[in-house]
Amino acid sequence: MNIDRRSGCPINLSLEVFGDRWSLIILRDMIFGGRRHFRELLNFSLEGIASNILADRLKRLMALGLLTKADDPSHKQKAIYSLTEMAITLVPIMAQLGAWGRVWLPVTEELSIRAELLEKGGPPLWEQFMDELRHEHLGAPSRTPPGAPTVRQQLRAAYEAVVERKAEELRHIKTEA
Amino acid sequence: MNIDRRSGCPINLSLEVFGDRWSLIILRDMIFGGRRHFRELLNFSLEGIASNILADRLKRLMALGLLTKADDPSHKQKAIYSLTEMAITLVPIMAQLGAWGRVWLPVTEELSIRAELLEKGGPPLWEQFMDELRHEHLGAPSRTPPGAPTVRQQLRAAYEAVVERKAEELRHIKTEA
DNA sequence: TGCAACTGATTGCAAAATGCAATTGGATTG
DNA sequence: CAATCCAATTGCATTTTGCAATCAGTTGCA
Repeated sequence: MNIDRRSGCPINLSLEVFGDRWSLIILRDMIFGGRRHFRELLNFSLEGIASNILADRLKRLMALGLLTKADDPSHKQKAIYSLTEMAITLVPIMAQLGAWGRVWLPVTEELSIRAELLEKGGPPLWEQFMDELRHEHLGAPSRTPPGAPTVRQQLRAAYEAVVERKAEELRHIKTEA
Repeated sequence: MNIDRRSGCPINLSLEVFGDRWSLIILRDMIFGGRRHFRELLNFSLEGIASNILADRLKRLMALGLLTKADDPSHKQKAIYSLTEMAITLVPIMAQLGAWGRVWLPVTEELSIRAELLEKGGPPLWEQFMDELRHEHLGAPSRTPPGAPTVRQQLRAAYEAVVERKAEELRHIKTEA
């Protein structure tokens, strides 16, 4: 894929992974939105990613070791994408990025709910969320007691409706234009 | 400049600021390398940025409110670039990015020294460093007692020699090729 | 005074990345 | 058996990137 290696600096190498306009968006939707399928990522993308870009980035993220792909047993054509540990440990970066954006950029209030929650919960919440992701994506044993509200539920509750409405609007605009 | 606004999501908006291969590299060199002039950024860039890209990104970062430019009183042509508070508060993101890169990417040991120091020092060290940056770039009063070693000094000590050697090599390769 | 070196850029141009629209071949649903 | 859904792929125009060369003004030095 991309074996630039302009330098061995950690920040530079991280940038060679995320220094584009889509990779981190896809990971955001998988991590926080719980998207696992191509169509989910395509149709519920707030930013309206194109299918060829999505296909390219999924391939790239797999090559980089951030995602894995498996057949969905319920549907022979469906592929299910999973986060690797490498991707799951991006949660703190996402949280910091969200916190910074909330302060300095013209964010929409309704879309900042997740960032706010992550910021308030701090590292302990991030850790719990990462455990949940390990459970969902890597089959690791869950450390959350059954019945207790998951971070995922908290993150989704207020957010999902907004995202789906927005994505709906976006599709509507596209089809009628 | 770039008024995409694909969505008001904090992570997306942050990505619209840093979602390219150079902006954060320039900020890294200003924050951690202490670069303040065009030529410094150009000649001591580990990754070998081109002058037109550098000029473009400096302009863009100014438009976005991350940098300011002032005349250098010692030299009528020299411009001196300063970090704004908006840029200074990127330190935690840089630290997280460096920490993540150190774990998951093929970083060079000698270039990871800074990331390691930031990781070990944790948020308190980041805060001290940010204060130093405010002192240097915004003229804020210094909270470090005079004589005490600054974070900047610790960060640079082991690093600067490496960077300058590398940059030297890079220039050498370019001129002889 | 004259000239080389240095200042922060700008220009021209080729290559690569991006993104939209349409389409593909196979699977599933009704 | 037709319509729909699946994960992509293709074609193509636009945009971005990045290298090389160049620029005009400033400075340092002889």
